Formats: sequence, C-alpha cells, structure tokens
Amino acid sequence: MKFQAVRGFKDWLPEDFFKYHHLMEIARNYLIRANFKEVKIPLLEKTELFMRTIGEVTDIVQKETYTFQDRNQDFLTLRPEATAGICRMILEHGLHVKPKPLKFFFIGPMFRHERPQKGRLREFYQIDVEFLGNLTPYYEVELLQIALEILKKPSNREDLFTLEINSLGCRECRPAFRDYLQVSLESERESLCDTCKDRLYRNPLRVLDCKQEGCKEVVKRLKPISDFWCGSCRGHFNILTGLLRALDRDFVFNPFLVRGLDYYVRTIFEIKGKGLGAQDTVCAGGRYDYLLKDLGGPDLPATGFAIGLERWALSLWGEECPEFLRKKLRPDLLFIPLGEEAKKEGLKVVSELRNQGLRVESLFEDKGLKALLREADKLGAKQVLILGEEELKEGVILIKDMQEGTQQRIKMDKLIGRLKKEQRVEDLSC
RNA sequence: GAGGCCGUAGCUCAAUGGUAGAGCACCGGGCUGUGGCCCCGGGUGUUGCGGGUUCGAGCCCCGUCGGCCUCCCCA
Repeated sequence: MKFQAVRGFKDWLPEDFFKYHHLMEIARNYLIRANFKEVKIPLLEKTELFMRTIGEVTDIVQKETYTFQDRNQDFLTLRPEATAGICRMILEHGLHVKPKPLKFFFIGPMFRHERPQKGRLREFYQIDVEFLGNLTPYYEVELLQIALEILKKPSNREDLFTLEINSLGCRECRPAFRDYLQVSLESERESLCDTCKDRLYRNPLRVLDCKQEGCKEVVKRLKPISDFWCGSCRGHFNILTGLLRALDRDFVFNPFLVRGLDYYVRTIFEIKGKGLGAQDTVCAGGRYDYLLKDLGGPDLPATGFAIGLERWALSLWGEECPEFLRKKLRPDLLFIPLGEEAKKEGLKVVSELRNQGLRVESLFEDKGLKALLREADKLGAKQVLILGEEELKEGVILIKDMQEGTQQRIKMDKLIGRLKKEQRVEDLSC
C-alpha cells in the first residue's frame, strides 16, 4: 500500500462513526438540557494564543503542538485543546457582557504531537464544556455532576469511572506552596529524576505528578498543598466536597493531582476510566479564574472540562462496536426491482419512500430474485419490497418480512400509508 | 523524544533458511420469481517498505514506516 494515514490520525469506518456519533449525541443532548450553547471555534489559532494561555513552559506548548508558518509567515498552531479558543471567541465577540453565567460547549478534534499508544492519538476528539460566571461551589458541583452523568449514560454504570479532585490554591496562596516546594525539593535534588530537576525551577508543581519511584518517594514526604490553602480556598473546597458527599457522589481527594496546563487554579479534577491502560483519563478539567483577564478581558471566574471521545468509547466497549449500534447499519427496507420497467418505477418509489422518512436501500442489479434475496439477507434488511413484471401489470408490490418469511401483496398507492404505520422509524441519524 | 515487543490474503492466524498456507470473508457457478442451509470452483499476496548476508530470506542483519506496551504527557 502506497499511502497510509498519517501516524496517530485515524479513519472512522462506519462502525466507528456510529459509536462516536452515538456518544456525541448523548453528550450534546445532555448539555443542551443543562442549557449549554453549542459553538464552533477554528481548527487553528495564532501560536501566541496558546503560549499565553496554556503556558510557554508546558510540555504541550513546548513539544506537542503542530505549529507552522502560513504563506504570510504567521505562526499558526492546530488547537491542542479548546479552552483558549473559546476564551478568545468570547472576548472577540464581546460575549462577556451578556448575562452570566456563560455556558458553552464544543465538540471537535484536537491535535497533539505525542507518541501514539492505546487511548492516545495525535488527532482526537474532545467534548469541551466551559462555564464562566460567579462560580459558587454549587455551580462547580453541578458541572461535575454533568460530567459524571454524561459519562455513565451510555452504559448506566457508574463504577466504570472514578473522580479525583484537588485544589491548586489561588494566586494568594499558591505562591507560598510553590516556594515551599522549591525549597524542600532543592534539598533533595539528588533523588529526583532529570526532568524533575529541570521542573524544580520551571514548574515545580509538576514534580508532584511524576511517576518515577525516586520522585514519588520525595513527594510522599512533602506537606500536601492543602496545608497551604488560604481561608477562602479551604472554605470553598470544604463546601464543594461536602456537597459531593451529601449527593452521594464518590470521589477521591488526591492532593498530588496537578494539571499540565498553567491556567488552572483552585478546583481541578480528573475522571479516570477502567480498562484503559496508561492513558486512563477520560475527562479532566478545572478552574481558570484568571485566564480571561490575562487575555485582556474582564475579571470573570471560569471552569470547564473536556471528555476524550475515543477514550470514553474505549472505556465503555473496548475496540468493539456494540451490537445495538451495529444493528443501525442495517436498512429497514430493501427495494428489489426485477426487470427494466420495474427499475424505472423503482426510482420513483424509493425516492417517495425516503421523502416519507423511511430508510430505504435499493438493489438495481441484473440478477435473479434468488441472488437478490441472498444479498438482502447479507445486508440484514428487515423488509424487502419486490417489484416485478407481474406486479407492475397489476399495480401492486410485494412486501416480504425477512425474519418471519411472510409476504404480502399490496396496492402501490397504499404502500406508503401501510409502511408508515408499521415502521417506527426512530432516530435515523445514528 | 527514550526503551521493549510486533508487522504474512479484507480479518484472525500458520509456514526447520528450501515451491507462501488455513479458517472466516469475498467473487463466480449449481440457481432468471423467493433468502438464511448446502455443494462446486476461484488465493484475491510486492510476506509493510528499502538495503544487506546467503546457492537460496517470510524467517538472519541494518535502516525505515506503522502498530502495541512502558516512560513521558494528557483527553
């Protein structure tokens, strides 16, 4: 084969499409019910936007973006996440003056140049949800509930997902923790891995997230970030977790949870899926209270999360396409004409049936009825319409139920009424 | 970006360094007015690609591309 898809980029075959579309629709419907508004942002932004928001020294910006110069020599970057673009959109269109809270969601592909493995692609879809406004813990818990409800909806199983939560503190209290980290890590510098030695100066919080044994040992002896929370952050977090408990929502307080994007402050969280291997974060998010202001906008607290579509599907069904979705690949009706006249008439019939909302496949083949029925069987058609010379003459058509094996002849002009009554054409989209 | 394992037909997988195979799928026929079953026939292939070693390479070596796993990072 001469050409193959670019590494880490995947085709969606029909089974995949049904799978992903099904999940996107579940998320979309749920978010609309919570009165979030769907938006679309461009695939590309000026590179500068991502450097300013995600952070210049983050891994994402330093080594994972698809960045290039266009014909005007402008530096452009394929979006590695959606929050930056949404904030830009809000400010560019002055949406921040509209009544609060602002609630948006966006579904689309993101791009990161990482080494592909299970659950990690270079082009992957995110369901991105953003909430901007006067952020009380109630709103935050509401948002967490939305994430959890969406994730469990397709399977109705909550046990597939676990919520981990932490607070990074605000701009008042985080510097103290950062200083403490730097000082105490400095004294144990020799036990740290090379990347962490580097992180010590550039982004010490990330050492907390390191998986190297040596670093983990050091981290274990540190005081948790919660010791440094200011009164306001502490109070906020306690109310939030209290609400979760009152709602019987399971969660794990993980004081070592950090995020890879610099704009996060205060509450952050990850939802991990089962059976996913190393890449098990299905959903992640948190607050970015200062982001809008840093971009020259108003002081507007905000929070959001993103669900990784492919990972979500993996956690639910593995690589498989579940039977209930596979079924939807099959046509309800298959039209089989016999002879040239029947084919001509058939063009009218199938068109009319489709206009009435029925899902119809046609087989304009020069084969015998036996062969055509065999095709019908392979296609999994529920019912077959047979139109031959005899039927044409009499103005009738045959309806054969493939499962029952029964067959009826019916007047052409009564066909549509009859089918509409019988067939409950549900959601044809997916 | 680093390390390990892997790459044979559309799919799942065989083949001691000695003529590339099986099952499923697919195509044609038995079968031009009634499917599922059955029977017959067909291998559909640049063994990922490019070099090298060898009388001879799917097998050994090097490179490369791709996949999986781990690190890293995150959705």
